Amino acid sequence: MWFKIDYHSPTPVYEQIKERIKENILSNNLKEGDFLPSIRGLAQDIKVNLNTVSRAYRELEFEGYITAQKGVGYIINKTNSDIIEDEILEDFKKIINRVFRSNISKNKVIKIIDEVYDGGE
Amino acid sequence: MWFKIDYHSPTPVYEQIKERIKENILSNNLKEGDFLPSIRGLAQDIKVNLNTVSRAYRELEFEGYITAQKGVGYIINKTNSDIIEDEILEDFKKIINRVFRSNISKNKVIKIIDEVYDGGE
Amino acid sequence: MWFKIDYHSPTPVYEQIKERIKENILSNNLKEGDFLPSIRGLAQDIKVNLNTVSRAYRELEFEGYITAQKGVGYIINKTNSDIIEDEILEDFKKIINRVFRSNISKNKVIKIIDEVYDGGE
Amino acid sequence: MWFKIDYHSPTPVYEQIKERIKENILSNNLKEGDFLPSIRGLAQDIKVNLNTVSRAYRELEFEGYITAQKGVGYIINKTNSDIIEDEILEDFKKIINRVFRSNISKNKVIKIIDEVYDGGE
DNA sequence: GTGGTCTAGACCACA
DNA sequence: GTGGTCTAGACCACA
Repeated sequence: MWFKIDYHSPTPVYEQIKERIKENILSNNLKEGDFLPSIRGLAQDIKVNLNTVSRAYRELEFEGYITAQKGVGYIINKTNSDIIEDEILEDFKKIINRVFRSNISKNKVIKIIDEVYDGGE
Repeated sequence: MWFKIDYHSPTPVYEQIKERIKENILSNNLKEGDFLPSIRGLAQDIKVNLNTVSRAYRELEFEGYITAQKGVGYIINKTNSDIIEDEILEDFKKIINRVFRSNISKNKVIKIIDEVYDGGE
Repeated sequence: MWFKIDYHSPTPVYEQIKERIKENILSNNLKEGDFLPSIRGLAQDIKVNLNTVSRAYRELEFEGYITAQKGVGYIINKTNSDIIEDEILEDFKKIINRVFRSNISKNKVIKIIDEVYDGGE
Repeated sequence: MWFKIDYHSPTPVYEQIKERIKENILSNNLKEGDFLPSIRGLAQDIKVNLNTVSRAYRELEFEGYITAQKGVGYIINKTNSDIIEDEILEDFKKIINRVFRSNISKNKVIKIIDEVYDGGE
């Protein structure tokens, strides 16, 4: 697993890591029982500090998404997808409201969605 | 002018203020020559410190959207709307990609957009 | 008398007015017994608020350069030019030091001075 | 790095900090890749508030002279010296004109420059 | 340890 | 009344 981090984003890096992992759980890319990459490994991969990954995992554990197994690693729990989905859609609603308030046409919005969902077709 | 600030958002308050004002410019709610609310007035309205509003205005001035007139107030400049629109759509694209990566169905997305754009209809 | 004011300068407008008047005294353009333009007139000329000119005159009076004559106007006093000259040269020294610290060559500096003093020659 | 701040100058302290740093870049005292002193460190050194230094650094970053690295510090960018030089000489021209308008002799001006550039020789 | 944001409050410049 | 600057101090994010 790896993914891109935006180091200049106002969203803290550990938040971005949590988001990516949740997305992978939601898309069933990470399933119950799967191992998360090791803290060290991921930190190296995405070039962030150990503490940053550590914090992301710790919080995911606290929120119930994963479980630490000492000396082994972090394992994906059985999770209620709806909660994650709600979280993401919550963020989506915020920005779609910003777009709406700005008087940007619905057409432009739909076009972008089509591009993302239906690719270059 | 008024708007809501989310004090618990990771987006800094001064950024949120900038966003709201840009939305108002884009939606033509704020037009060339209009006055922005006074720094202290807005600060009181949205219950933040004067310095926070001041920073937002100062940066908007630096970016060319408004002009300070000492002892008078801040005035909206003639601005190129396309730049603001691009900024907002950029943020929109980021999150729609997150939604897509999470395997959330296009239908759900469209439904939300319909709600926002077509209201309670 | 008239002169240009830089409204965007960090130097307050009333300070700029004081500076210009002192320059005119120093260059003997304003002599003992001469009248200063009326507060209203100057304010209109250089497009600033009455209070701003008023403050400049008040401070010049306090510093001994001019005297208010009720119902008549402000009159230039006999003044010790050396004090004004020192003031201006003080400012000059500050900036020449900045230029020096920046490693800008003496030649460039001299060239600018020649241009100002010897005009287009 | 250290330098003196004039707390009674009409030039805001954050502006003075920016000026000093630009001078150091121009004189090659601060080179690409060098670290600026930490915000808190410099604030303590020159006895101003952290926010004042922070604003100076933030603006320098906005203007492209330095780059913030969270948790690390501010780093000098590769910069176009000509722009800084022009800025400083612009200020120089303003005051040399004031000197000229005041009828202060060219000789006096040259003498000051010699002192600054050629030291006690 | 380093940067980033925010508050409460003070004082100044200008209209 | 409106903008501009600064301080002391607090709390957060990241290495």
